Amino acid sequence: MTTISDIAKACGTSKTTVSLVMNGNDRKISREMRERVLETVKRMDYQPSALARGLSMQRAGAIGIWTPEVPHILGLQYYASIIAGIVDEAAQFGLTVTLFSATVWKRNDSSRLIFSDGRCDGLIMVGIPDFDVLDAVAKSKLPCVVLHGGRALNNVHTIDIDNIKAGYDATRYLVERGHRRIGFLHADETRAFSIDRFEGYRNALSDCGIDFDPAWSFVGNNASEMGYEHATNIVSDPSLALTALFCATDLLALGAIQGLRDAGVRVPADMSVIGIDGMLDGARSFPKLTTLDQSLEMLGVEAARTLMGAIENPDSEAGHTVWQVHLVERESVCVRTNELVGFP
Amino acid sequence: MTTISDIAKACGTSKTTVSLVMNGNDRKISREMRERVLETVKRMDYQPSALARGLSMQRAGAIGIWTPEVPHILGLQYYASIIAGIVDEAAQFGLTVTLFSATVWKRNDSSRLIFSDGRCDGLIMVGIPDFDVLDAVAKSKLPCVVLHGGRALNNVHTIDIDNIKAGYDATRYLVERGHRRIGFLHADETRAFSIDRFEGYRNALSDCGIDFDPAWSFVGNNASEMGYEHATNIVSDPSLALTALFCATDLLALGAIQGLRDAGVRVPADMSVIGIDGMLDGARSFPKLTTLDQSLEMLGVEAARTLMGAIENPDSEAGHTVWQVHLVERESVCVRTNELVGFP
DNA sequence: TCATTGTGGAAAACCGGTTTACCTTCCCCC
DNA sequence: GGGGGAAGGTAAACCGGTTTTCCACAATGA
Repeated sequence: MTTISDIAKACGTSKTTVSLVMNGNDRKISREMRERVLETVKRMDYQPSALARGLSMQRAGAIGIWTPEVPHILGLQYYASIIAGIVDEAAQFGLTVTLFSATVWKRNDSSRLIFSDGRCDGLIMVGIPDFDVLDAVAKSKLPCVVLHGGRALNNVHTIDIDNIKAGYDATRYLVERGHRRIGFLHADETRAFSIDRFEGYRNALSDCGIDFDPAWSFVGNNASEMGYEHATNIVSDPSLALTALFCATDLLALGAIQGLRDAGVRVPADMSVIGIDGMLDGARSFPKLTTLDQSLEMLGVEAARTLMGAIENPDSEAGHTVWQVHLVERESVCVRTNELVGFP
Repeated sequence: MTTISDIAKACGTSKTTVSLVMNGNDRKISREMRERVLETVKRMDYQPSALARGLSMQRAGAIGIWTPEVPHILGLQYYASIIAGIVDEAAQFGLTVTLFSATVWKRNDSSRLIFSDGRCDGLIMVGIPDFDVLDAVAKSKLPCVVLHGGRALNNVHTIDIDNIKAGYDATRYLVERGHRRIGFLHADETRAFSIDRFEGYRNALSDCGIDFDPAWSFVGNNASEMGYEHATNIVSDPSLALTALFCATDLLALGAIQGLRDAGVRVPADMSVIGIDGMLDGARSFPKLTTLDQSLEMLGVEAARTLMGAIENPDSEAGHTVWQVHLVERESVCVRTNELVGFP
């Protein structure tokens, strides 16, 4: 491998000079020397060792992404989009991205602290980490950004949407289109984001003078199969008479749409469906899913920027960014014209 | 940060001793010294710097994964499964995984060689690289494993399935269940894997004494939308009278199933569908997709193992592994009993 | 003319590990 | 009593960069 000494020797100069030239340092280097070095670098295909550079500068030039479980998680476009944004933005600044997964973490105790051996300068948690993970991160002193971490985390940077507002807006959107009997599908009734979206839903109903019926809400996990099952059950109970379903996540919504269609229910003519997230799949479903888009790739970009800021400025206080969602009107919600009235 | 010198000092010994203990070296260290060091390491939460270690050992302890385009690619479970397998297996051996994407590569010329700055010890290409990428890799001298690279690559390790055989087996499977008029959906008629699967298809038909009709094959790209469109067209042309569709990929098959169902065609009663790949989605579709499973996660594991072997043994010749697929019988193919006969 | 300042460049220390070479002890055996 | 190992440990070189310190020389100013 070509090293900086090789270049220096080939130029008849010192490592110092080569280093200064390579890093575009403002210390004056004579024009001819600069050109000579640059030419040699190109000719000899020299690329500085990331390891040596990192060791010397105490900066690995890499950031880590932690996910709960790679196998199941990565497969979801939801996470994939975020990661794509991170990789892209990081690359823009010459940083590479290293993947860590909880699966390994759990299996191999010795690898618990693997991300604190200096191989990355900061961490982005995509998906909610357990407490012991956060603990290890805190101990490692690495700057850390938690995505969708909610309100509970105060020692790390967080970026999250306002789930109550999102739930409110989605519900309100349905009501304003004439829907009165609106079901809610929980993603995970023990997790903050789902609870908050539910709270927003109830607030919206209440603001619009609609009495919430406990039979309208359904609990379970965040899987398309769950959405499918709920939808199947819902249509098999005519007494429910729902005209719209607000699903806590797009994944649920996509499953629900399938369930409805398999049961012969037309979407949106017979049943409207709205989700939250903005997964790519939603743009390809039949019908296309109306949703509150989180702009997941941009969220990844924002996460990378936040982390890079925190790396530059390690003593800055942990920030908590509220990420904006916006409504994407597609095909899965219909207007019930005969029910339209104004609301406060 | 705690360094090896801190530990040495705290133990009243030398860096050498600490290093030897940490690496479980067989050079004899007295029992008490070993314990003293280990205790101190634990007490002071010492973790060796990956950078320093890597620099000294000329081994980064990381492998790189290159993908064509992170945004679109990662979202596909197809790639996600492979990557999951790689991450898992690598972690088993203390290696981390770094992500590279062609997107960045194309945008930023200076980052072209980013993976050759010593930050990773080898490369796995998930998805077919362009020639200039392979060129850069060759120049970097990094061990490299190309997944699904086909037969054309001889300077790098490859792992690929026998596409001709897979196409043959899938088709044969349909024929043996009584199907005679079988359509073929190309994933990308310019790419080797699709061409080969097509060749297998035609061989199987020919072996079974079925005359291939050019109208039975459809070209396009590898997207579920494409499968949907093909399916729609196919059912709208009654003269075709196909009873089964062999799709070059699961992604196509999944789209095709949707298209068929939207057109009111029952799967598999009216039209059977088989794919190749073994994407997770296939196990969740309606009906569940019968396919030739590539065991993608295990493929990732195999890729990691191959690469690690190549890293250990850089002078070994490039190997070409033929990866086995196996049939997963699910719900998308029916038996046409009245057509069953024996075949050679 | 002599101190002052600026310019261009090199030597050497340093980052935190691993590894090689070498040095004591101590024991054993002839 | 001395040679030969083995056991246990250390000093120093090295990996390939960055950065601090220092130096030589030319130009400038009083």
